[in-house]
Amino acid sequence: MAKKKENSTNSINAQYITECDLTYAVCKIGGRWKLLILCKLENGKLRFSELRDRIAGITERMLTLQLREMEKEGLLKRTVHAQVPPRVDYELTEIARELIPIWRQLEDWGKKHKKLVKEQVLEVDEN
Amino acid sequence: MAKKKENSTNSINAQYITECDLTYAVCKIGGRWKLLILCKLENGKLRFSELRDRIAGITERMLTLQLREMEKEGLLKRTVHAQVPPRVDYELTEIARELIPIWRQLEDWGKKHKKLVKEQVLEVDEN
DNA sequence: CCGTATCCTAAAAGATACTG
DNA sequence: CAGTATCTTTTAGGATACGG
Repeated sequence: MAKKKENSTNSINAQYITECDLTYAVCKIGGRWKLLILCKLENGKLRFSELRDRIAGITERMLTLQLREMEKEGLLKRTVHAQVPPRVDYELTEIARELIPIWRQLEDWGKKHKKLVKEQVLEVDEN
Repeated sequence: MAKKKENSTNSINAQYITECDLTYAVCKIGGRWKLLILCKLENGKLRFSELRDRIAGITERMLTLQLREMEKEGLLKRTVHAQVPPRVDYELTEIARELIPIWRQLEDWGKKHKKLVKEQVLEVDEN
């Protein structure tokens, strides 16, 4: 399966750094897609195709990868309904729901920062 | 200088996605080092070498890159004191200080999740 | 002391084709 | 419908050497 170099400094640092609870947390929800997926599930279960359709730009591969990872880490519960055609849905776990107020605040902060950048013409370029 | 592909889907997605205030915010503080740097500055100014020495594993290159980026985005204020040897210190801006309660909560959440993983033996492996 | 420059590796993300 | 498998591209991160 997926090969992983365990001895690169990169890898070592990645592990080492999660001794800090803060960076540990950031790792759980970091990356381009995770929070985007989680917040779509804020109001209840969604199935694979619903998630895919609501998250613009995501490929099925990336969606699968992120879902699997978050399931493994206890953030998502995956339910397979034995029927044809198959139906699988995803929902937030308890510990994931505890993130909701946090990501709401982050969202507010993001909005505020964006506004600030626009108004004060902070030199943030587009990349 | 640093070449960037502007037309890769990767790049386009990265931009597109920041229309969401939440992912926008995550981008500002994401990555391995940013929050780690910010939280070191929670209690006041620090100079370059102090930051370097307090953040285990970081290279000068990475520290510089992250500092420059966060300065550009209005999260850090950089002050150069005209003296020999040179002295440069970094401090949080107002908007960055507004993140403090958020990262504190994230830190708590991280601690809790870590504990849960340990107790319930959630299948989170070591990478 | 506070960085830059150059080169390199590893990981993240994407394209495309295919399947139970 | 809900994914896998395979391969390629792009970016993040690191090693090392050097400079004002």
